[in-house]
Amino acid sequence: MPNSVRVRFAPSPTGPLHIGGVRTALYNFLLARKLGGTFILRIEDTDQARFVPGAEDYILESLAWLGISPDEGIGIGGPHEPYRQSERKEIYKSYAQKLIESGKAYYAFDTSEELDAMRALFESKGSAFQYNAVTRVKLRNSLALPKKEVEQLLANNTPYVIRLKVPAKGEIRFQDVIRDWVHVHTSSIDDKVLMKSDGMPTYHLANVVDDHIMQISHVIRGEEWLPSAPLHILLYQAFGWTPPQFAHLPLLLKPEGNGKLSKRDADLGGFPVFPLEWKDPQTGAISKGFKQEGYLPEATVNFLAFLGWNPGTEQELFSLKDLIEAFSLERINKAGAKFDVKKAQWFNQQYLKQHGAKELAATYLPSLEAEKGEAYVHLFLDRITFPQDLLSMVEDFLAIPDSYDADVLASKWNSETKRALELLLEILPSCTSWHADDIKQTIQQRLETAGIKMGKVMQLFRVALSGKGAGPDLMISLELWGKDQVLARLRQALDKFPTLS
RNA sequence: GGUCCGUUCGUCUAGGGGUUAGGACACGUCCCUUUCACGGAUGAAACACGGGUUCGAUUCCCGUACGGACUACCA
Repeated sequence: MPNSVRVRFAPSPTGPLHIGGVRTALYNFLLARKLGGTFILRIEDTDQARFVPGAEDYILESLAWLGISPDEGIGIGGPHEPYRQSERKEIYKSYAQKLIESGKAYYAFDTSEELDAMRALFESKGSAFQYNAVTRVKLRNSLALPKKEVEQLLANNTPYVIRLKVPAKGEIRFQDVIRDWVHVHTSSIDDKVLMKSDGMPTYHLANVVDDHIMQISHVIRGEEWLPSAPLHILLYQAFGWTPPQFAHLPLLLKPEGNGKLSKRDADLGGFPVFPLEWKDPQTGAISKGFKQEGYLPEATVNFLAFLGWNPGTEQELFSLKDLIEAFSLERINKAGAKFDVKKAQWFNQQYLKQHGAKELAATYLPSLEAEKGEAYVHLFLDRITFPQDLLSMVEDFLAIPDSYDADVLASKWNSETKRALELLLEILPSCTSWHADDIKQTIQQRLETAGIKMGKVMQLFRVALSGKGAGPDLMISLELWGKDQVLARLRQALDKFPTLS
């Protein structure tokens, strides 16, 4: 099956997985599932300096939480092990060597300091330094130095890097699935480092070699990679390989203003940009996670999927299964999408309501007996965004009021309503059945007999019992509080309400 | 600075040479409700600008503006 779809998500373990990365993983996963292909998880840990312990597990856990499960790679295994690039060091080395032998790449001995100095020099002259066809002849590399000297340097174990010999002239073109044809002149590409002096490959080499070896059919990645895509094409050409299809995804933008969504925006806006909570092992700083903030995985997936893609229909709610069904690369947008917390919350509400009261009660109100818990869920489900709101609502509901809504008091508290509340205090104990419907009937009848309109006193009654001018169904509230509690609260209110002159 | 990419309501977006430019979030109003929320209805709200091409351009082309990404021995 040489034409089968094989896609990969290839994050580097440098910290918590950014939500934009999660979306990239999602799209890769969706395409694979849609087309019956394989979704591979590969870890790009070729930067030893930026390695962060725990980051790889974090990636695994995040994907698992959202149901984006790889078919092959880290944590699963597969025909192309290992899937951690640091463990594939020798492979890249041999491929780099091939490029040296075929004259497509060369050794460069310039130190970082020398290059920094060179950049500073060019900058002072108002131009930008590029390691390319015109400058490389004057630099310390195997193309410019006499052969003997190069051999000497290598024999002395002088640190070196391997650079790609980018042709001076030519045009690179490739057809991006999302952006169509992209053209770039080789003159604007510099001789990128392929192998670093520590023996590790750079992203560019490792990614091309692995994608080829692992027979990746579609490279779906963020737009930030678009500028280096021509370089990758050049690499495929240097190896004589057929490049995969490229699809460069639009960026996730910050909610206010412009620019890439960053952790800073999250902290400022009080919303998460990471799937799971993350504690920085160095500083101990905690970054919020969607999960811990109360976002459901289905909501997170649905919200994320719609940032840059849409089905072309008016349906908004999509399960992972629905997404697989509807997904196509062609319907991905070109322009960046701003992250809208409000929309994310709306999705969460929608999915929250889809969960059964029994399940929500058991999960989020575990300290309550099942029947009671479910009753509370029914009472509050329409007014919460996050499941943990349930608990705070219940706590609030159960708390005896210590203050009363001043506005309602000012407009509704008078001798007539006072009489009504006192009457209620008399009526309530006579309720033989303490169920919402029966209580309502009793109250209705007795107030009517006394010539008092329900509408005139009910809000005040609510304030008397809860302290608040608004809230869930009052009769069901009464039932849940219980008769004794209601009477106690009513007495307290009558006692604490301001004296009428 | 250079290279590349982008631009439809405030936001996510549909659409695409002739449409009352559609939906969703948020917002306003109304209905439901003793209240709030939910729900329902409804309203306000957009084709960045300038040139072409065309009978006709928001749609195609070219510029301009604006925005963004990239520009490391990071990914």
